[in-house]
Amino acid sequence: MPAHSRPTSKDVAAAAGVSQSTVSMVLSGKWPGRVSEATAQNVREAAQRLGYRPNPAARNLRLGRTRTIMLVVPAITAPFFAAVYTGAAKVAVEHGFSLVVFPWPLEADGPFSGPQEAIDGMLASSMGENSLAGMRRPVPLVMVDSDPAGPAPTVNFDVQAAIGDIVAHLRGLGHTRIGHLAADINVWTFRSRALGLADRVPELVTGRAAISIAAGFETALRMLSAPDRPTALVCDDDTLAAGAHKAARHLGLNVPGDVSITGFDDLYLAEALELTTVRLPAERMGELAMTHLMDVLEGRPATPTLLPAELIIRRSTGTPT
Amino acid sequence: MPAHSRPTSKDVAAAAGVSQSTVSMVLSGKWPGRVSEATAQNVREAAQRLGYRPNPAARNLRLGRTRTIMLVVPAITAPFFAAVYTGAAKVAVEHGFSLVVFPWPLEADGPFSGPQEAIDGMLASSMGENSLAGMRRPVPLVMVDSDPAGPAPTVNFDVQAAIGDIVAHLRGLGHTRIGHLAADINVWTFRSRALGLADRVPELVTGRAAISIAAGFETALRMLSAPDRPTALVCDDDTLAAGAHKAARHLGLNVPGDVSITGFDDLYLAEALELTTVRLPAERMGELAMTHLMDVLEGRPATPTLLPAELIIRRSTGTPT
DNA sequence: ACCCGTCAGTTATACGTATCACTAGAATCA
DNA sequence: TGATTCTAGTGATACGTATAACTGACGGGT
Repeated sequence: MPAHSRPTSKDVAAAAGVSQSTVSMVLSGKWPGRVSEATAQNVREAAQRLGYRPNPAARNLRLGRTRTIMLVVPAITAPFFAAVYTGAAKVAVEHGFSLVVFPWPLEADGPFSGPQEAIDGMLASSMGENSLAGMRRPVPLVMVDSDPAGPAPTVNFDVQAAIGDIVAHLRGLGHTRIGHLAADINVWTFRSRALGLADRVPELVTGRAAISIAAGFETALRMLSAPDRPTALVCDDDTLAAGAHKAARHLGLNVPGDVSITGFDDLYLAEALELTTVRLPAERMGELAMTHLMDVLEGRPATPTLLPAELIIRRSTGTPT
Repeated sequence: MPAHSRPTSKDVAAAAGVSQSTVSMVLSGKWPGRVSEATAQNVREAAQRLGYRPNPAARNLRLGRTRTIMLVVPAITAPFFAAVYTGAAKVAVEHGFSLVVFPWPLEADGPFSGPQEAIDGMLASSMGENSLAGMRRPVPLVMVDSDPAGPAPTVNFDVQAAIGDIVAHLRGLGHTRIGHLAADINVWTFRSRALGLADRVPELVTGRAAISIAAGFETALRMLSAPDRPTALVCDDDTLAAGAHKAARHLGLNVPGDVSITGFDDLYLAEALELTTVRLPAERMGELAMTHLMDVLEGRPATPTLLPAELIIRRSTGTPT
C-alpha cells in the first residue's frame, strides 16, 4: 500500500494473506458461513490494523446507489425545518446515509425540478400540489407534515387534535370572538388548520399574512383595530404570534387581558414571549420520517404516522376582561 | 440502453455514433480542439435528447474525490449556524458539491473524530482548541467565526468593532455600570467578546450562563438583583438577551428605563422583543467560507476575511433613569 | 518522394468494490 | 470404493467515468 493514500480492500487482502474477494465477503457480513471464523478474524484484524474504510464511491458505483437522501424544505433557517433536519440526519448517519438539503421555496409553484438522479430517496415537506406532481415516480419519498392523501407516506402531527385543544382552551377561558391569523401559503398543513378552525368556530374571522413577524404585525394590527375585534387570535405559527403580540402592544392592548394569542411550533420565540403555543414534535418527526424512508429502501412497507402535539399553556392566553 | 435505467456515456456514444471517450471529452469541456465542432454538437444533442447526467459515483471513483463538504457545527438548529449552512450550501451546489452537516457539540472537548475520509473539505465553527487539534492535517479546512491565529483560514465578523459599537452606544446614552451576560462556553468568539469588553469597560461585572433563555433568565435575575446593579447588560447572544429581558420583566424593571439590554445575532427573537443587537452576517459568512474552500481545493490561496457587523438599535436600549 | 506534424478520433485501462463462477480438497453417502 | 455434496476459498468481471496511449488520414515542407 502506498504510504500516502488510503488502504483498499486489496491492501487488506495482502496483509491478511487472502484474496480481495474474501475481504469483501468478511467485511460485508452478508455471507455467513462462506469463510471460516479463523480467516475472518484474521481479515478483521488486518483491516483494523490498516485503518481500512471502504471507499464509498466505489461501493456506490458497484451497488448502483448513493447512500444519499435529499431533504426538500423551503428553508433550513426556519427552526421547524432545522429540527426536522436534525432528527432525520441522526437516523440517516446511523444507517450510513448522508443527508443533503435542497431548498424549495414555498412560493415555487412549478413542478419540482431538483436533481433527483444522484439520490436514493427523498424527504419533503411543505410542497404545493403542483410541485409534488413534478416528482418523478421511482424515487422513494416520505413526506413530513403533508397531506396523508398525497402520493407518499406521511409523518404528521395531529393537526385536528391540536386545533381542537386550542379551541377548547379558549372556549374554556370564555372567549366568544375568535380570530385566525393565517399563513397565506397554500400548503396542506395551513389549509388543514384553517378548515379545522372553521369547523369549530362559527364566528371565525380570518386575516392572512406571510410568515414573518413584520407581516403578522401588519395583519394583526388591522384585525385588532376592527370594531368587534376578536378577543383571541389563533396564529398559524409562532412568528405570526410574535407579530400579533407586537401589534397588541402597539395598540395598547393587554395580553392576555384584552387579547389572547396562540401560536404553533414552540420555538425560542414562544419561550421568550411566554406564548401559549402548540409544541410540534419536529425532531421526532424527522427521525420517524427517515426511519420510514429506510424501511421503504429496504423493501419494508412504511407506516404513515400521526404524532400527538402538546398544547403548551403560557401567559399569552387568559380570561377576556 | 435499457429502458429502466439511466443513460450512461456509453449510451450517448452509441446514439451519437462515436466512442465513449469522445463523449467524455466533449462533455467535460477540458479538451478544447480535440474534437471537431460538428461532432461535439452531435454529442451534445444526443446527451440532451437522452437526458444524460454523469454518474457521480463513477466520476468520484475515477477522480478520487467525493464532491462533498462537511460542515461541522454544534447544532444546525441554532439559527446562526442554519444561516451559515444556507449560505455555504448555495455556493457549494453552484460548484457541484454537496454539503453535509456533522454535529459536534460545544461540550465535546476531545479531539475531533468525524469521518474525515469521504470528504473533499471541511467548514467548521465554534470548535474548542482540543477538538481542533484532532483534525488530521491533509483535509482542506476553512473556519467560520473562529480564531484567526488558528490552523486554518477564517471568515469572521469584526468582533472588536462590534463590541466597540455597543460600548460607544451605551456610553453615549449615559450608562456607567455595564454588565456582561456571557456565554459560558470556551470558544474563541466568546472569549474574544469578553476580552474586548473588559478592555473598554473597567467597571465590568460578568455573569455566565449556558446559551438558552432559561439559563440567561436565571443569571440575569441574579445580576439584576445585586446592589448597585448594572444599568446595561451586554449579552453574548439574543437567546441570553431574551432571558435577561424576561428577568427584567420578572423583577418589575423597565426596559430600557431601568436596564438596557443588547444581544448578538439578530434572529427572530431580537425582532420580536425589539432588542438592540449586533446583526451578524451569518449567511454571507457561509457563502464566503465556502468560496474560500473552493479556492483552496483548486489550489488558489484563501484570503482570510473580516466582515463588518451592524449594530441594530431598537427599543431595548435607552437612557438610564 | 519522403518525413513529419496535426487533426480527429478510437482503444485500452484504472479507480475500488461486490458478487458470480469456478475449484481443490475434505467429508458424506450408497 | 466411486460418486456426490460441502467447505473455504480464489479468480474474473462489471459498475461508469476520465484519460493515457495509440492510429489512420491528410497536408505541408524540403
